[in-house]
Amino acid sequence: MTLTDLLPVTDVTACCEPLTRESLSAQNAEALAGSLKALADPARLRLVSMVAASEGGEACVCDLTEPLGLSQPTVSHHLKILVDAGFLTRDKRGLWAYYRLVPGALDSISRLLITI
Amino acid sequence: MTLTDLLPVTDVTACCEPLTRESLSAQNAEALAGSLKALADPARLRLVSMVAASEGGEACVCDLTEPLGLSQPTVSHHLKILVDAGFLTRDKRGLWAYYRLVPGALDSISRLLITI
DNA sequence: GAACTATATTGACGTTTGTCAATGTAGTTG
DNA sequence: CAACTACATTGACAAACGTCAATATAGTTC
Repeated sequence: MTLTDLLPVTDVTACCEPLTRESLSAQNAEALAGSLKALADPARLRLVSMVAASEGGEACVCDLTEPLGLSQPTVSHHLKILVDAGFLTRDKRGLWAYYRLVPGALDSISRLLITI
Repeated sequence: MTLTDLLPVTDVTACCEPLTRESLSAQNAEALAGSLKALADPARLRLVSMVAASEGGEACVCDLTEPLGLSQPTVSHHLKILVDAGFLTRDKRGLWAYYRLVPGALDSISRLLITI
């Protein structure tokens, strides 16, 4: 995943049957793998889950850095990957950047994995 | 993922609430990321989907190599990762190794990603 | 506008990953 | 048992990844 060729998850999942219904094309496999890669990192999974579990459904970087135990640039880096992949949105208000779950993004990935 | 610390997906998913219910612990995030990483590769996604879509629900390496366009060692390598992660089983009969989907493995990952 | 604050970007570095050629292994067939 | 077949393992290498320190950027406050 070169991070430039990340499609938002909504585009990825618009196209396809569930994974086990018919063989994935090379192209669809690439796109789906990109979305899954964005999720397939412990720090990013925790970020998604922390954002989702936050009061009001949003969190700023400052809330996330310390509990995650990673540096601020690293956290920003992971958040960018999640935004680019279409799992989170970023909303800058004043000095803070607030991140939210994109409604339905996880669900649509989930639906693709389910058997029949 | 060092491939030695891969937990089968059934162990990974036995423990946890859906991703968005409460914040993942570092340990659970590591395990779930391991499972997702096993899936987050275009070749492996296609392998899973080709195996699932095969007649009788199983396929041998020889069936998979050519349509995938990768060398036989590479295909074996990917299949091993999928077996270690608990998504496929391997059954050696005669000269051939037959791979099958583990029932429920994809579903349990899927359930973890679903919102609410 | 100067000092400050929260976040993003850049550049560097070690680690992990995906791939293949070469080789090893186990089962089959003559 | 010798030749063959299907698959696994090893070793090597380039590419991608995760991380941080340093720096840049944009907004706030005095």
